[in-house]
This record gives sequence, structure tokens and C-alpha cells, in this order.
Amino acid sequence: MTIKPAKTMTLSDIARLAGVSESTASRALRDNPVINAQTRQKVQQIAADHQFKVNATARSLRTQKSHTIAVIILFDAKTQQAITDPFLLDILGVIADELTRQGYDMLLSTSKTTDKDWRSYYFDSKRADGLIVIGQGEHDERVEQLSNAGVPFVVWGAATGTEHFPVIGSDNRQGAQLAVTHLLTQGCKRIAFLGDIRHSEIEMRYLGYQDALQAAGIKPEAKLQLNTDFTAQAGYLQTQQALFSELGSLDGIFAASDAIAMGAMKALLEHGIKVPQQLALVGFDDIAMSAYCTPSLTTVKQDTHAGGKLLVAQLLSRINGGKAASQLLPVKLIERQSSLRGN
Amino acid sequence: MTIKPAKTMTLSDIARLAGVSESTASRALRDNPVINAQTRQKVQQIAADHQFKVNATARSLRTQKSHTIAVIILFDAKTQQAITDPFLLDILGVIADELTRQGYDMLLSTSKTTDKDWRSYYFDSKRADGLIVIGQGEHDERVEQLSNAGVPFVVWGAATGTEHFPVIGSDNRQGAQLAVTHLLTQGCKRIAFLGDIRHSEIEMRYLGYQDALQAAGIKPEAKLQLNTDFTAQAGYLQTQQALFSELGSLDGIFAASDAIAMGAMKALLEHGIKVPQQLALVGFDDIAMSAYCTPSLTTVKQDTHAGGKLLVAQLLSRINGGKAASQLLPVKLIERQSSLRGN
DNA sequence: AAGCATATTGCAATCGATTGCAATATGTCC
DNA sequence: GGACATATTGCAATCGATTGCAATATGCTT
Repeated sequence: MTIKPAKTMTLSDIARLAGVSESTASRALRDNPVINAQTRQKVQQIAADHQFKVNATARSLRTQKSHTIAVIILFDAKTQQAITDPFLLDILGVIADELTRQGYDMLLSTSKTTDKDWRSYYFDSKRADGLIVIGQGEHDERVEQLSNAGVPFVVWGAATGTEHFPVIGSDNRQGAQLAVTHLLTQGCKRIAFLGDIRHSEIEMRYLGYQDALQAAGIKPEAKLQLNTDFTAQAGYLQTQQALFSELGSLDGIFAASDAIAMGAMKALLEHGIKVPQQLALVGFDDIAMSAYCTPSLTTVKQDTHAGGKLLVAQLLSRINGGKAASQLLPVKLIERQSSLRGN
Repeated sequence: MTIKPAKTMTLSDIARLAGVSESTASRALRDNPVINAQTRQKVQQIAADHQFKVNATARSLRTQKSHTIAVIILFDAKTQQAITDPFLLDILGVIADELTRQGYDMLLSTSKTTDKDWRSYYFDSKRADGLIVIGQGEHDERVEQLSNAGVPFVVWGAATGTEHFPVIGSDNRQGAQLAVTHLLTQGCKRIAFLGDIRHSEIEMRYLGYQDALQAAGIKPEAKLQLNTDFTAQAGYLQTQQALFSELGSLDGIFAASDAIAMGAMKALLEHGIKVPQQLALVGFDDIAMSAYCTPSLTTVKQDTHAGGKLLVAQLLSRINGGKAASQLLPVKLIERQSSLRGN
């Protein structure tokens, strides 16, 4: 039998019940040591008895802090799809937990929401103290605008070193290089790249792909780079098409995401191509499913946990008057069946 | 060259600049027809010039409406994992879009956040006007409490007909029945059920499983129901174990989620069991990857789009003084390779 | 020209909590 | 007993917008 308050209690109600002023009540509830211990205790007890909760709106108005961070997930302008890649979900979960741990709420915005002017909507209107933008996408001018407007924000994406706002992201170039070098080690000679290089993260992966080839004395062929959206379907269709085209014979594929890789795998298997014997395949992200497809997928694992924590840490530091710096996170190659030929 | 406001503009600034009172300015900005058209225009122009945005906090305080909905994703008490199933991501995206369309913001809370008392934290504190709870999980008392507290909320889960709060969800029982009937039609005689029936949604699926067997004159064996978490890993391990145990020979598996099914598939293939010839497999959810594993996965498709829209519609109706009703959404069997034996 | 309806605008209270500063009470020292 | 330091508490302003009601202006009627 919980007491069901007829109407919401306010601080003034609590103060009256405790026989103190609102200021004392307010201080008592916030454990301000200047208030006498007994008074403090009494006020807190009464507040608890009446299930009093501070009105977050009033507090925000007065303190000029919302204690809320807006997380914006950029959607692909082309596919119009919001969050689809399981990878996003991973990092989103980490960010959510970390924000909570730090006492912040998370306002989530996806796809169409972002038609809005983020700065106006979230920051100028005081809905949020700062922004986390996930996925730079294809060079978004809106991100650039943010940096001119004094809005505290951090981006998950590709730190190229040239942007003038803080970007946290995996070392995509290094990851791709590891992956492609691995393919070369497994004996691949002609490796296709599946991914849309208009996304800056993917562009970095493509650079890593080229690095690896060049290090092995192989000249990258432009026609082996095939623009592919972030979906299994796109990977499937692109691979089918590649197999029918006059690309010549491939013996390796590096896909810019695991979802793409799985689509590619499907197409290959349908065509009776043996993976990894005839063609070795490597993805990127290490989503949960990668270990459980057949053959299991070799991939580059991003440290989403570190990434999420870092995004939050940098943003909060920035909000609290400090600086936020770009940072590259190390990645790791996870070798599985799709590329291991057992020499 | 955007004008960079030295400090944030307030309504009073705009009023002063326009030479009108704050009340007139406020009304003008909200397109109140009582204000003279010219005045209205002038105020709006000035506001636009100075990139004025209404302070959402102040408005909320005054109007007593946050125009925010808290979405709570229940995590599994056991695995301690937050959002992992791709299915959640789907429905979350739909809800986000729909809330945006309706002019609401979305406060997302996962896993550890939910240690809090939701009612206090989100509703009593006026952070949100209502709650959407996703995943009833294993009979959560906290959901029950909400319904006693007059908080507007809706749940995505299993509408059993006995709960006294609005639940929107797929017709899990019907879906399972379709799936298992399909397996029987394909000639399966002994079908295992992989899923944790302590989750009410899964319980409904188990009932549907039993319905189908009984309709075919088969007596369900309790030992063929194997509790399994919502992950590919759990499906994999459980299936491995099942194959080594003295369950006798199975020729069909109905998994309570696609992720579980994919784990199961992995285990089967590793053991050289031919899918679907020796053992047919059906999942639930129709996540994006299901069409792209090999063999592709037969599954029961949930209408996440309708579900998300309905959740939002019902909640807003409830907030606006109306009623919210539980509702069952129809599902659809998607037949793919993992179960089709071509008779 | 007085009377009254209608169109616009402004005054001032209000939403609920926080906080700088002043006020009071208590204790200590010489 | 007076002076002064310290511990507690309260007053009142403030955050920024919204809104009921009153005030003023304008136009029309007879």
C-alpha cells in the first residue's frame, strides 16, 4: 500500500510540512552541510514519506543546466533509413549507460528529426547541454556549423586530422590495413573493396586497403572499389553484380561492414564459390552475429566500449569548461573461418 | 556568415526590440490570431533575425508539459545486457520517428538506468509526460506499480488479457503456431523449442508451439522446451548441448528469436547436420540478417512499423485524456530455406 | 455626440526550485 | 557583561515563458 499523493508535492509543500523555509528545505535535500544535521534529516524524511521529487524542469530553469545530452544518429540520405546497423546499437547502449552513470539524461534523435537545425532545436532551446553526433555521413555541413556556434559537441566518426571539432573514432585506416594484409597473407591476389567511400569513415578504410596493397607491391585497381550501402542487401546485390561483371576473377573481398560482408557471403555461396578456399572474406565491426554465420566471419573489431565512454568523457569535459580532443581508437583483427585457409 | 549572438536571446529581448510587451511577443510567436497580423509578422521577423528559440525549459515549467516521452528498454536481469537484439533497434527507430512527427522528444533509458524508480525519476520529476516500456521481461513488478500510480504509459510485450495496463504486441501465440504448423507440414515429427518462457512474450510463443503440436495430435514433451537467452551465443550453446544430450533425435527447431536461431544453425552445421533436410529451423522477428544467412532463415515477421506507431498513438491518446487499449498485432510467416524441404 | 461592440495590447501573477545576502541565535573569550 | 566568531535559517530575487483579465483604441450605430 503505497501512499498515493493526491497531487504532486512541491518543495514549498515539503517546507511547510517540515516547518522550515523553502531555502532551508532546498538545501537540506541537496545535503548542503550548512544546514543543521537534524533539520536536514527531518526534511529528507518528510520528503521521502511524501515521495517528493524535485521538479527537473524548474531546477533546469533556475540552474541553467538541463543535465541532458542529445544524441543524434545521422541517417543515410539515400536509404532514408534510421538506425539499422547493429553496430550503432552497440555504441548507443554504451553511451546511454555512461551518461546515466554521470547523471545525465539522453535525448535520442534519429533520421527525420535531424531535418531540424540541431543547434537551435537542442542547444539554443536549452533542451540539451551538449550533443553527440554519430556518423559523420557524407560530409555534413551541419556538423561544420556546430563548430562555429560554440556548441559543446563531439562526433563519432573519422578523425582525419583536418577537422576543427573533436572526433572520436576507430583507427579505420589501420583496421583496414590489418584486414587486407591478412587477406594477402592468406594468399589473396585480387581483392575487392565493398563500401561507400563518400562516408569519411569508409574513405579511411579504403585508404588502409590501398596502404596494404601498396605495401605488398600491388597497384590498387580503381574498379575494384565498389560503392555499397551499409546493408546486407547492398552487399548481396553488389557482389552478385561483381560476379557477373567483367571484373575478372577475385579471390578476396574486404567489406566495409559486417552487414555488407554477410550479404556478400550469401551471394558467393549461392554461386557455389567456396569461402575461404576460392575467395576469402573480411568484414568490419565485429557485430554479434559475425561469429555465428557459416563460415564465421573474419572481421575488424572496434572497441565500442572505449569509444562510448570516451565520447561521453570528452563531451562532459568540454561542457565543464575544458577541452575535448579528437582521438583514434585501436582496433583488432578477429580471425575466423571466412578468411583462414589453413595455409 | 551567420550572426553569432553574443548571448542567448530571451523573449524579453525580442519584445524590447520589437517595441511590444512580452505577452504580445509570446502570442505573436505562437501565431495567436488575436494579435494584429503586422505586429505578428514584425515580431517573428525579429525573432528569426536573431535566431531566437523559445527556452523549452521555461515553457515546460509554465505549461506543465514536457513534450517528452521516456522510452525504457528493459534489460535482461541475467545477462545484464542492454539493447542487443537487432529487433529492438527496429522498433526503437520507428518510435523515435513517430514521436518526432508528433512533436515529442524522446528520452531513452537502457539497462542500468532502470535501476531507478521510473515513476519518480521520469514522471514525478516532470522529465516526461509519459512512458513507453519495451519488453516486459520476466514479470517486472515495476510495471505493475506504474499502473497503480496514474502514470500514462504503454508497454510493448505480451498482451495476455489479464494485465490491467495497455500492452501492444505481436500475436506471439499465433505466430508460433504458424511457425510450428509449418514445420509439421514440412514433415517434422519432433520439434524443440528454444527460448526462455519466463519472458511473457516467449511464454506466449511456447503456448502457440503447443497449440500447433496438439492440433496435429502430438503431445508436447516438456523436455523439448529449452530455456535460452536472447543471443546467438545462447542458441549455439543450447543447441550443442541438445545434440549431445539424450533428447533423442530432433528433426525441427523453433527458436524464439532469429538471433537464437542463427546460433542454433551454427551448431547444427558444425555437427554436419543438414538444414533443412535433416532438421528444419524457424526463428522469430525477421531481422535484416535473416534473409542473408545460409541457408536463409524461415521466420515470423513482426510488424514493427505498425507496432511503433500504435505505441505512440495509444500513449498520446492516454496523455490527452483518452484511453489506451491493449492490442495484438498480426504476424506473418516468412518461408525461407532453413525450413523448406521442397516436399 | 454618446453608447457599445470589437480588435489589440499590456499588466502582473504564475510555474517550482535555487542562491546571494542579511538576520538571528549560540558560544567563546577576556 | 560586551565583543566577536560561528552556526543556522529565512527573505526575496531570479531563471524565461505563458495567460487570465483589464485597459485602451478603433469603428459603427442611431
